[in-house]
Amino acid sequence: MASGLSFDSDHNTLLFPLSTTTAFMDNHPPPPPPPPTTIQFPINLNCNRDHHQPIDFFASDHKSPGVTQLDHNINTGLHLVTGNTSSDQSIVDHDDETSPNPEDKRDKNKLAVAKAELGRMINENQQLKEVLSQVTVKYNALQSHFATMMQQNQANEGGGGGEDMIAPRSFMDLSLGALVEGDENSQSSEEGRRSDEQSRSPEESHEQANKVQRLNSLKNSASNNIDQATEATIRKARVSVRARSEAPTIADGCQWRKYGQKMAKGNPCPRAYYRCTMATGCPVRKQVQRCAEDRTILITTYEGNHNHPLPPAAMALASTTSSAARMLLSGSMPSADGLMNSNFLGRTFLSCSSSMATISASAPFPTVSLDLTQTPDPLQLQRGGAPFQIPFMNHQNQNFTGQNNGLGLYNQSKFSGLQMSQYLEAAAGASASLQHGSSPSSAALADTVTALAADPKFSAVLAAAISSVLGGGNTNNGNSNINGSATTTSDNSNGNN
DNA sequence: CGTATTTGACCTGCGC
DNA sequence: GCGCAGGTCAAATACG
Repeated sequence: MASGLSFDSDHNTLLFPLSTTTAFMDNHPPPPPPPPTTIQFPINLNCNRDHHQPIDFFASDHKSPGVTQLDHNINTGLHLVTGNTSSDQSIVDHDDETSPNPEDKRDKNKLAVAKAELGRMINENQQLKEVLSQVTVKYNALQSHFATMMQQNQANEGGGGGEDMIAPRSFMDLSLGALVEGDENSQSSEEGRRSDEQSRSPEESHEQANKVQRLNSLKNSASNNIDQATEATIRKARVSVRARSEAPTIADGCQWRKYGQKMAKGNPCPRAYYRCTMATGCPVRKQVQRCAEDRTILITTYEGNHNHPLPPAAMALASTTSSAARMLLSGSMPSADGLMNSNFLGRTFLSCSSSMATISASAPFPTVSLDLTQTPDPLQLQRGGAPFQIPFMNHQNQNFTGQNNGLGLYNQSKFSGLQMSQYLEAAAGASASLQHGSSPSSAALADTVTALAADPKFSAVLAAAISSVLGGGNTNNGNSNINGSATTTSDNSNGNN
């Protein structure tokens, strides 16, 4: 039998990579089932015991000669040697027995095993990539499905008012890369989603298909309550970000292609038009223009929802865009040009003396403005003060109307108030340094703000904080309970309010 | 040579 | 209906 050949002392070294690989595979999703091995591990164990000193299973030095024995024994003990290795093993062992030159045969055997091992590792890598991709897809799908179902439950409990019906769509927009685009994009996105569903394994596809059917029916019922005009307005909702930057654009995590430039009235600086190129057909566009009063300030206006997965930084802005749309289109929106209502976001953000936030419905399109160029009051940033006092600006009519953002309600669980505080304290630190004369140059603050604005993590945290506050502020729909792990930032925010 | 940018023309909506 | 302004298209051009 070939197993007898494995007694050769060289065999131990040959098995070493095999045990490593099989152990690795054991920690990952299952590879294709290997053919049964013909190697009997107990024989190897006996071999080691017969020809070597006692094995130290707790040896820490894995480079020592005894390690080979250790790994060999571990391998056999776990019965993890795979079939393709057995074939290699058989050849190797046979060669070892018949080789006139043990040295050459040993090298050849090592080379052959290494090649086989490399090939198998490549396969494993590909398999793992596929598994990871599938897990990611399923996670995103389940995330949105769960939230949608929760929203549906709330809608059923609350009578399915207009605001309640908007929220689920908001979530779908953001969590699935803005599947709901309003017009033609909506359909194409849904088709793309179905395509994704079909690309899964049969059992997964069947299960997911059932979910999709149920959820589509839910979403369709919700969609019936939103007329086309509202959809068009949602699509047109914008988010304007002001930040000091010398760069032509701010780093927002997306890829953009410039498609036009115009001289806007009342501003000597041209306005550049960009569209998202991260996915074909993505409807998101942005306008970039420098402020007429301060040309170091870059005003970036985003419009639309992405129809593709987003990196965290881009997700932040997408979230804010959708949040703006929903807020401005909520039932309290007709109070345009009025003062802030009891919305938590307004009470919280606008409690900043610097007042750096605006959501305006009086503009041609509803617009949320985030001003990262102003310095928040460090006193307001201290712990114990109002949470999430994000620097916002107020350059247009104040029209805060609360409508939460479904995704934010979920994502808020991923970000802590501490995270936001860290960023805010960074900005506050820069502000303090300026106020104390340690760095009189405004460039210091500008650099800080620019760096924060360009930091994907900051963008994500910012969006999460916004979403958190938005979600926490609307207590009517009860979305604050959508998080499984309830004690999240939003809860804390609400509590502090 | 493929891709991104520039830029003038064109389209659309709105106010008069 | 006309003019204006914002927004988009697409050919020309620049760039790597």
